[in-house]
Amino acid sequence: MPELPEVETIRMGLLPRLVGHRIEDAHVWGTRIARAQTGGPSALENQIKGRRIDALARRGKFLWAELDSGSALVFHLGMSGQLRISEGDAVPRATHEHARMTLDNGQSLSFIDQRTFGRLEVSDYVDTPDGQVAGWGSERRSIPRSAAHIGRDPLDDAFDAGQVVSKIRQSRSPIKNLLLNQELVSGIGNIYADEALFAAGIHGLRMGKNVRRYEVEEVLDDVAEIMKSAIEVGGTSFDALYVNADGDPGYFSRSLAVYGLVGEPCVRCGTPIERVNIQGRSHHYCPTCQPRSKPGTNLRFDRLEQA
DNA sequence: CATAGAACCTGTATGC
DNA sequence: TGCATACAGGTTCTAT
Repeated sequence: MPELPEVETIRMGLLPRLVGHRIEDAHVWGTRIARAQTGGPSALENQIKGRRIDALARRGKFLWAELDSGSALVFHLGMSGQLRISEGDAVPRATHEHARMTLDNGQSLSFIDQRTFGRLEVSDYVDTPDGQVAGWGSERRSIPRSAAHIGRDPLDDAFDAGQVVSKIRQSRSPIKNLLLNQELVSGIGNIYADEALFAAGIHGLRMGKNVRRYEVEEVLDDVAEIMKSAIEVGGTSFDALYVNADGDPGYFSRSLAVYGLVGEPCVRCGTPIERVNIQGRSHHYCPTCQPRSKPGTNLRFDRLEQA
């Protein structure tokens, strides 16, 4: 569920509570959320207990705490994961609470996840191939091994848009899927992919190689701008499943143009928004503003552009 | 290799 | 009211 803006909102909320503090105790109840951890929940507990958190960093939807042991505690929230701060350790275990850490400042950090697609893992580091810092909040030129397979996100200073554009234009997959492919460009999920495709006037089913270079550049610019705006208002909440570290929702849903708005009039032209399934995920789009064909090959679209 | 589809979970909304 | 189906902010494994 959380995409880059939501994960970044959580990171900012956690920053002053975690960085510089020591994890005094840790409990990992969930087996499934520790599935990537060699040795399972108990190994996870042992490797974080007593460690100080030196930094809290993010690339795409991956978040990690840099520990004084020389390893990283990596979080991925999946579809329904939450990281919540509470006062003290006396609070009873919440529904779907799979892990809790108590800190030397008297606060607790809980990992709560209804669907358990999220995970926790202690990982070592590998050098970044480009020699740049790993992502926001990190000063290291190395990234946790378990997050090293994803590409840089559009808000990263070292994001190479030209390379992403080239790769997208070599693929026969629908552009919507390419935007969701975290190895190509990370941080984009179903909401922001659809919003950016609408902003750029591109139908999500168009094959990557059939999208013009300037259009791909446009959609990458748009997704970065939309994500920045979303971060400013704390991300997108539809319900209690996404909240920040203090349990508060974000307000970007008020700014959405297409996501979840099937049947509503397009904000640009009034045509009802439609939805189509693209490889198992819903794609929301305006059939008028986002034609299926390339610019220059569709008379109706060209007339609209000239108007 | 690139691409498509299934699998992994729990909960809610909708229709019959 | 019960039951069946569809769908949900994601990733990863398997099959072609």
